[in-house]
Amino acid sequence: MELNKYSFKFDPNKKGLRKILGDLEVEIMEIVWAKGELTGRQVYDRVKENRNIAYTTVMTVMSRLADKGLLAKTKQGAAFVYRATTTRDEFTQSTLQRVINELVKDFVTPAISQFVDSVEDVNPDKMEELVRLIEEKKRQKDV
Amino acid sequence: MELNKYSFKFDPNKKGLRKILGDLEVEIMEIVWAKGELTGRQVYDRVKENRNIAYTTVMTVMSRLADKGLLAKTKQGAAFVYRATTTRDEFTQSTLQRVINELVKDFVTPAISQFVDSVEDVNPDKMEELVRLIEEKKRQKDV
DNA sequence: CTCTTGTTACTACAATACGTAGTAAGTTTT
DNA sequence: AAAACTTACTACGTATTGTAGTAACAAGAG
Repeated sequence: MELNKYSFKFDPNKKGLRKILGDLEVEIMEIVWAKGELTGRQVYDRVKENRNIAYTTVMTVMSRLADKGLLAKTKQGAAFVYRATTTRDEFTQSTLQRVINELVKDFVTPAISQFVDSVEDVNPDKMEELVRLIEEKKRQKDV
Repeated sequence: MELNKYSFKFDPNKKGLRKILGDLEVEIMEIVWAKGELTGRQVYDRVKENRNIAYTTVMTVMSRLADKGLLAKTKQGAAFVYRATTTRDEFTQSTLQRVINELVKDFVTPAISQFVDSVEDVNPDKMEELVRLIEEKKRQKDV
């Protein structure tokens, strides 16, 4: 699952996966993740339900997603059938891995302190989980 | 210290503050942070020591940094004197705050799990500090 | 087997960000 | 006033993403 080919930037001003991908890119990936295997035409029909857009626009972006390694395409008659190369969760996790590894690598001390603050401020309920995961990690190490 | 005006992207492929700012932008900010108050000319002379670059290039980027709110300029005779609006540490911290808050807001569970993994993988020595900070946070809450 | 429809590949333009730098206009200094 | 310096503005190259048109080609209709 090393889609480590593609490079991304994390945009804190956007929501969810839009922090990582463009708006239309996310829209397309969500459709593919939900449906499994689709042709460009099928993805286009879905996107078209919500707004006006050209077929070629959807196809251009799907090609770019394939270039990035997020979609794989297989010739099926005239058209390509697309599928995601990772699940949504795998994609999220591997993206977070790259972001957080870098955070810890380049800014350990302030990152740790900020992380504790952020969990407490943004999602205090999860503090317990954080503690639990650390305990677990320790136990793994002692074994 | 609300330089929250300026928007940035976090680029995991770059090193240190270059994850946040452009190469020349960082180069200039580092000089300003090191020296305190300087004119464009003084910054230019420093940058010029290492490589060939036009005076106006440095000035253009300094203007952009001022537009972003990272530098403040004060007229001093013919020229402007520039100074940073935050210390380097404040800048780092406030940037991390925005990145990590968003991480926790949009991806709590995977973010927590990844964070523990990353500290263990990238900087295991800091695990103790993480535990200590959580303890501290708890104590604060109990008071 | 040719015509119509569907699909892809290629090209292109807008916006944004950043590095780069030239020119013009205004300010100092001599 | 002339020379040196500073700023403001404009502009170009690259990259990313959304947008879409055109051309070429493939497939099925008749």
